[in-house]
Amino acid sequence: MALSDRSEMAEFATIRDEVTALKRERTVEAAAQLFYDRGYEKTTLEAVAETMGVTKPFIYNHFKSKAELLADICTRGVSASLVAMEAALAADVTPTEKLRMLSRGFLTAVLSNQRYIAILTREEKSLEPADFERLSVLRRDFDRKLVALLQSGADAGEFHLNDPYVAALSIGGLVSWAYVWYRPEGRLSLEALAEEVSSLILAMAGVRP
Amino acid sequence: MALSDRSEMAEFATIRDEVTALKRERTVEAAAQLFYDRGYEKTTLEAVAETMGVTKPFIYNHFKSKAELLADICTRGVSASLVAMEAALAADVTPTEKLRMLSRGFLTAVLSNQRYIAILTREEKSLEPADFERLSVLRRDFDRKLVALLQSGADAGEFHLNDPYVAALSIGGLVSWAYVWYRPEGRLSLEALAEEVSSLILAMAGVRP
DNA sequence: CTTGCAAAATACCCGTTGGTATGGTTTCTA
DNA sequence: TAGAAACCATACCAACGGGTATTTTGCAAG
Repeated sequence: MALSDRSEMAEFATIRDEVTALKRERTVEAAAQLFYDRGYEKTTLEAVAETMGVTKPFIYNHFKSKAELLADICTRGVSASLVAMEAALAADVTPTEKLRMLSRGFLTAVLSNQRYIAILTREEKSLEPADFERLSVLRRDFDRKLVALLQSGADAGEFHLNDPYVAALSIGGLVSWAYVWYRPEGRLSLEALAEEVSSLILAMAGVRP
Repeated sequence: MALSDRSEMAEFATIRDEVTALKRERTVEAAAQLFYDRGYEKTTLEAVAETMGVTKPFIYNHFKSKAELLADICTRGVSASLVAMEAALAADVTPTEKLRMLSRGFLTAVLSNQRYIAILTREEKSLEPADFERLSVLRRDFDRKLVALLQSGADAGEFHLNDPYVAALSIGGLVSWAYVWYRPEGRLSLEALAEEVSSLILAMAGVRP
């Protein structure tokens, strides 16, 4: 009976967890939209609740504080970028092709998480110190891996770079900043932009055409 | 006597204006440091006053509101960038050399106004709408001029670019983002960094070595 | 020394907002 | 169907901070 109870509880708990996850997700989306439009400090939790048709205690049932909501939002952009990095590094291709994959995937990650990236960039001072530190580690990890990729391409004679560190930071900045100017309804599709930007980055790395 | 009074008054007023300007300058510096370290909304005017050894009404004697202080700070970064742009465009050299001058000058402007640029990027949502619009116009002006420069270099056969618009936004982002990672005490001097970054940008523009 | 004025300090106001105690309501278990 | 437990809304609080009215200080002129 204890076992039966546990399995029933587990199944029930799973459904409940899914509901909880859905509520968290909707809350994060609503908050991200407002944080993006108005800024974190200028957005009240009542405003977030209002756009969802609920009230403040609803949010506090799923997040222990406003800062935890922010941390959840900020984590998404960094994670998406790291996924793109891992995908590129895992491919069994030349450094040139890895850099091309990374450029496309990284830009796509940034632009399809535009709000989250913008909020991370603007509001990092409002993160709890522990969250800030955790995200900083992820960002440094990304930069380290990009430097290593550039170095391997230079060693292979495919890239021509004086300083892989500065090049890595430059590439990171070029792509990260895209959240500032990108408009989904703009002239170029996300795919066309990714193609264009990746060719700029390859040129910057000194890949001979 | 009326004339004598006026000249005396004028001279006196000049000195008073200088004193006033000095007080404004010190206030802006103190505020910028705190806005940069803690964020705009998390910084109280009392904290700003305290670092200057004065009290809140001192600030209100020279600025009508906290937002005016922010606008003053934000204007500095943009202005410095535009000065670098004008200097490069005014030179009587090839587009390649103009782009090199611009890259160096722009990066130098961003990094020697690091705090102001960071605050502009992070806190633009806290600007008064009129100030926000004014600064947006300046930024668009910068981008337009950069596109024109890239186009002229492509027309002259010096640059090899598919899309000068995307290239301009990429260059703008690459340099603007440098406020994130630059540390004055870092490995490279500002001059060495400017040299390195400008060569990356020229490579990106497709300048043949 | 006195007078007058500008500028800064003290003390204060009040709207806002993150967070919470309590009470009703729904939902799932037995 | 009874009952309980999770959940959410109403109502509330307390702190904080931008901005201001009033008092004090310091300085220059007569």
